[in-house]
Amino acid sequence: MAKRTTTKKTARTAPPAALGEYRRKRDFTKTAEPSGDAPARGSRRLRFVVQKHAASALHFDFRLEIDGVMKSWAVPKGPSLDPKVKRLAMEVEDHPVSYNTFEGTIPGGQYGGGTVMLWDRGTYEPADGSSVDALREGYAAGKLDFVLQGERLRGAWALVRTRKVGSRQQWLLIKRDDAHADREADIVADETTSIDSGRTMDEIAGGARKRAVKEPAKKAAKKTAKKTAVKKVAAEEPKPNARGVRAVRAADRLWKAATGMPVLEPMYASVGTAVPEGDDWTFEPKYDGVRVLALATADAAQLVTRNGNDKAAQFPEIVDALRALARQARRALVLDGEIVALVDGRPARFQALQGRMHLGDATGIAGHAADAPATLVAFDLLHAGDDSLLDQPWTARRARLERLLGKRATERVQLGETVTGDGAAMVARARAQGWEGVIAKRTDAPYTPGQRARHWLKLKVEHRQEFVVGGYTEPRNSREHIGALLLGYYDGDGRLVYAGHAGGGFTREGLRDMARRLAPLARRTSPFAEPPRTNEPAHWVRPSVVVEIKFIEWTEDQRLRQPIFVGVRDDKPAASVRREAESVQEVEATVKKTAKKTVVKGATSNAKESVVEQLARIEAEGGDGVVRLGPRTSLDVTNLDKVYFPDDGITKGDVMRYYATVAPHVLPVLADRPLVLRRFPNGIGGKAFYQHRADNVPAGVRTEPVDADGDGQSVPFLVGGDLATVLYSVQLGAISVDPWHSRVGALDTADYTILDLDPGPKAPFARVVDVARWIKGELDALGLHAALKTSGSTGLHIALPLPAGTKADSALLLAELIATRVATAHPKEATIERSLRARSAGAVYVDYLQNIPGKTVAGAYAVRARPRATVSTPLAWEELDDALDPAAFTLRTVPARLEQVGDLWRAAMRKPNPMRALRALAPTP
DNA sequence: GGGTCCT
DNA sequence: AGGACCCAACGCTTT
DNA sequence: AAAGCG
Repeated sequence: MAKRTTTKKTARTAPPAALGEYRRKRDFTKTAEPSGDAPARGSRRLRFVVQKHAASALHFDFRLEIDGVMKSWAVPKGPSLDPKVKRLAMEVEDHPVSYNTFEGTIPGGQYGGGTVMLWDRGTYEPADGSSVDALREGYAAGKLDFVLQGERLRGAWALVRTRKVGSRQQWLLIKRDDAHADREADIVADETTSIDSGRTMDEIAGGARKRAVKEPAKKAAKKTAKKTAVKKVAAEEPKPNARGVRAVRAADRLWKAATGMPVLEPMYASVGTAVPEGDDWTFEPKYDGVRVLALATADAAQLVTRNGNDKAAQFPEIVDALRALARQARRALVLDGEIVALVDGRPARFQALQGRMHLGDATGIAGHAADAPATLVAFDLLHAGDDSLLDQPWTARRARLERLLGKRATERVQLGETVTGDGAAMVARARAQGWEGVIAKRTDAPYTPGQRARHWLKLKVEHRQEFVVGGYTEPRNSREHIGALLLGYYDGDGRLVYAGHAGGGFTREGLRDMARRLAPLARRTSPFAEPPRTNEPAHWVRPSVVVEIKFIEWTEDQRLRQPIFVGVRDDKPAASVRREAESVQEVEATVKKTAKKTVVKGATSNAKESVVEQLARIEAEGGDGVVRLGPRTSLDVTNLDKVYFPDDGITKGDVMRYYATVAPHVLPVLADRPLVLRRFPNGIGGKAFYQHRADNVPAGVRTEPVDADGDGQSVPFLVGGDLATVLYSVQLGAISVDPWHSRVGALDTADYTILDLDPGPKAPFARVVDVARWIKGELDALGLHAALKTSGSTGLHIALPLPAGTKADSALLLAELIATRVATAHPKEATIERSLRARSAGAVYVDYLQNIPGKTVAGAYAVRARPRATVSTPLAWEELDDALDPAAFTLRTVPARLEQVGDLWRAAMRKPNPMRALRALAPTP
């Protein structure tokens, strides 16, 4: 019976959001409650620093105290290669105690301060309670009154926050590690209940919820552990955004508790072709809403959709009404019904509800519940208390339902209408009232959950009416003559109102015929009162051709939904075409599927067609298709004709073809490297966003789990090396390819270190060239070599290949060292200052910080999201002269250049820099 | 752009 | 097949 | 705590 599998749901809900939640600064900072326990202001002595990257990046703001010995250093502003700082950093890193337990004070001053205590995972074990006890003691002794913000402390770190409410103190442990979520709940429970009784778990949970931090569901479960089964379920009622398996389980339990039955699926109707006759059929409106089984007790209610999801959270007003109903009836109830939105007391269409279906936030839900409350129209009763009515005939169930709801129906829970016998009349009403259709039910049939029985028939009402053709759109690519007809009708004032466009339903001959009809009617201006915006260029015609269109319904914005061309009506004058408020053509079951796939003319895919040729063909044929990349790999691509570079008309297809063309050179640059995507789904003029995680990628596209911050939490990243992967990233809207400096398998090492030379707004490119030359001079003096390329934007990139196994920290350090040297030697022209306002507009920013692990720089041969589709192009050092124009290297020119000059990047990066020269640079501890 | 969850 | 919605980074610095 | 930066 219940065929739903839970495995699917599990998969869907598997990745918990908790980690992400804690990462989000907003979520975390919301927990701050500055009143009452705000630390005293004023400067405090700093006793420790914990910033995960502080040591490696060699940036300290604080003074340090290690093992009681004060080591007071401050990071100088600006160039920070102070040897003292470096030495201290190493001391911290090497110090065995330093990663154990710290205690310290945040520096005071403008932003306040406080005392902190942190654990790493090793000391976080609550086995002996030492950590928690120590914290509690520290707090009690007044040593600890504030907890360090945890954004920087990831993975292994537990974070403890304390606050004071009245005379009581609260402890909240936030664990960033999902594996410990359970323990977190336990600890919170222990702490909160052991300190100063009087405040219960759920009060605290409630307070926490207010802060928008998602609480582990366990907490809620705890408080009701001793209550009845039903009540427990009620307490576990999923959070507004909880879905999937949890909802199913909760609903299942409620169902069982209420009915003792394990089954949880509605009965379905099959499609009916004719209106059945006879007194053993009853007819009900087919409501346009959300089908749910409603499980109600006096304490709780669930609204289970066909997919087994609980929508109780989205429709609190119905839940309340159901609970009241169950209370009055003094029994648990299971109803079958449809959630509909009532407008003026009449069921509105599905769209009115759609916005509520997925809402997660409480205020949004409350707003809807208040402004546009929904109603459950109940049309069947499956269980009442201990009685299962499933086996009873519809008549008996209906009688019971009417007894139950007759006097208790409310605005929120209503009795569905039913008419036994006269189906034709009901269908007529359906047309008149614009229902979606009619459900016919055998009056003697039992309720068979999960089955699409012939006892229930769905009688659809079809909309059909004439419209005037006011124009047509251009066909896309291989389609001939006409894309779609632009349809309208006359309103009361004689204005032609646009109603939508219909492209389906034509045969090829039909299109040609229509084109012939329309050709002599061409006019230059739109005949519509308000010219519609069309996807394709429009051609206007005098409104005289009348066509018959069938469609599903009118959308809310008064357009045709799924309109299909049926035929030309020569018998009707155009001027008489009005909107037929309730379309009433006789139901004809003779609608043949006429929507035709666009026919590809000319080229067909053949085995020898290159990837570039395939892409060109697909783009010409409409933009969507499948690229075959090898005997076993293919990739779905869409919208290849979408313009990504509006000024130059360069399309997504162009970008893909470029990468396919230069694949032999660009793929090695990316091989084995995690990729960071910056996606421009609407071209370079549109909004962009970054993406790291890449799950659910198509076959042939490589991903690898990447533990980006070494905390044991891996996330799948796209990994370069295959053409499929690059093309897929472009398919997603990525334009450049941005590889890590590390390869999977050795993410803590870097293969190269890179300096990004970025001219300030007033710095001419020639100055970038100067800075690059100076750097080249430094490198020569140090016995180092590097590869040079344009950034593809306004600057240059200089990359130093490194010996295998070079630690990322060292790579960063090396870049910092070189950057600092040139910035020190040429302070007017070069700066390493990251803050924009601290940089002079005429200086070149020498950015070495992109060497921090996980950061990226556009790879060699990457197209950049810049006008002209410029390409990050490898250069010979000899090309570095004042006449160099980085804008000359574009998606259009680089392939030819590659032919001419060869792969300069591969040549320059092949040999790593000598270890000797690098060692000579290492700071002396 | 893609997945989900409704129709 | 269509529509609405949601999601798609991060580490570091400065104020 | 919030904003700036790449």
